Amino acid sequence: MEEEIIEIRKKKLENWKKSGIYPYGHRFLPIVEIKNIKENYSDWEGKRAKVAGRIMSIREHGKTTFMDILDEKEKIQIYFRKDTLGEENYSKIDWLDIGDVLGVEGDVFKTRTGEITILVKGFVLLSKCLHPLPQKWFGLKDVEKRFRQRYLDLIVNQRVREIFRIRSKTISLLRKILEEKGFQEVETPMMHPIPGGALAEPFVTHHSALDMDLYLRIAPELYLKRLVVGGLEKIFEINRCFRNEGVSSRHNPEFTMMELYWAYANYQDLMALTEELICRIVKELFNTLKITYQGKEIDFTSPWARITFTDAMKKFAGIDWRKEEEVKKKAEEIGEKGTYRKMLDGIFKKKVVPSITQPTFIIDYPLILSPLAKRKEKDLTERFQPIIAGLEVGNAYTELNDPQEQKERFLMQMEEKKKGDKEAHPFDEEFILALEYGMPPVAGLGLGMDRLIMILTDSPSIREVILFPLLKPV
RNA sequence: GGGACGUUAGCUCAACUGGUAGAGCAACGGACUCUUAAUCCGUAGGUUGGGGGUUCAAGUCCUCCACGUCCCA
Repeated sequence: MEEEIIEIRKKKLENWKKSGIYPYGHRFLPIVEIKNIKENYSDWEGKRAKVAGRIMSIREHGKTTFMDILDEKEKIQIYFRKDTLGEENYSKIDWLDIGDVLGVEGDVFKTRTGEITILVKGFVLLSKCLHPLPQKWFGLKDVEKRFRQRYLDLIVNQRVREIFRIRSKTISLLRKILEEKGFQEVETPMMHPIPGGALAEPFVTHHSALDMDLYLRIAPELYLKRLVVGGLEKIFEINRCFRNEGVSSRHNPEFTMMELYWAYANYQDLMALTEELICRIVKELFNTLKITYQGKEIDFTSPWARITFTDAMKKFAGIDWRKEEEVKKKAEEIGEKGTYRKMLDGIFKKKVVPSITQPTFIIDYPLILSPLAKRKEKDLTERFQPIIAGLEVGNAYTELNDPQEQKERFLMQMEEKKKGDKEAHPFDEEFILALEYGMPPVAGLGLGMDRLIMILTDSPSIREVILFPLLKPV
């Protein structure tokens, strides 16, 4: 039983203390990365190396012992000999367990079988592990445990470390490229008195001292546009947004979004930019533009396909979205209820988006779905969404900068709200005020970082790319 | 919110139509000075997610609950 194992390990902990060694160590620097030793063996052969990591396996062999220790990136074998360490030191190996964090100093060599190994000259316990570790051979598969105790997942499943390295690199590359193009990173409020910038239900919170309700932001859009009014021409923000919707393999209530605004540009410019950003990231990460997602090849090579919303609805849902009877009929067929806006949105998300695998821009969305986008024709806007592998990875448009028209659009949304659409966009007086001061023509892009990273890491669920996805407490 | 499926040793998994809960690894004791899924000998490990019920007998059937996965609204 686990409790018995813990008791035994605690006893070993006591043994360390009794022998005068505190089993939770302190500074152990400088150390060398195990990867460095492995990759540059010829430089290290016969030399003294100091490394630290977690014990992943122990193989006792009479008066010698082999262990594997794992640092952030790599594993290395270490070799204890009774004759090199002496009776007393060697006997302390008995108080080590799989899972302990160990500091080691010794000489680098290769075993008969060619394994790069450190012959231990001295070792120090840096932290005791009191619980049995999941078996490395089988890994940890229990999804619930993996997410609740993500540290175990990270210790045992090296692929998980890799996924989050790719996540980190993706965001840092994006930041680097945007900065290189002259975009400035800004931060805008996460707590909004009026939740705007997207069509979604917000989380509500409360400020005690001011006794006011606030909403966790569903998008930074309206604040970023205020900055454009203020004269900032190329800005971006990478941060969390929150939407009060169900969780699924594509939705987590908090997720990371990149939004950028580029003054004097339009949505055509943004399509080119989106393509460039994503292609450069893919190329930089994998040195190719073709990757596999869930068994399907995704080819990012430019130019990406473009299809209008109208054509896409015709092609994949078989309807003319302007004909209310057709929309109603289709909505009923797929079980989508609610207002006209809601039905349109539902049909698009269920029939069109999942049908598209290769990187594609869907362009020119209905006005009713896009309350903040500039009008293209009477009922269409200059808007596009990049769709990849059946996932909406972003949203972009030429921004509506006419305060009078924005006001009318908000009023349209109010009508939707009255009809029971919880996701309708609220009226934001202060945003209108900002527009009245004159917002330069500007185009804005939002990229869902989690979904993009799902595709880049071949992850079937958004939870695989978020370190601590939301789970109900047990 | 609804449906289907899942939850068995620390981990990964078995256990036929209800009939003594098992294996591998991990752990513990012993042997072994180049092993690497080390090997060999031996030992221990369980309120089968939780509550209630049916039955001579429940991991297995019924019911409620919790959590998760997938699908749907």
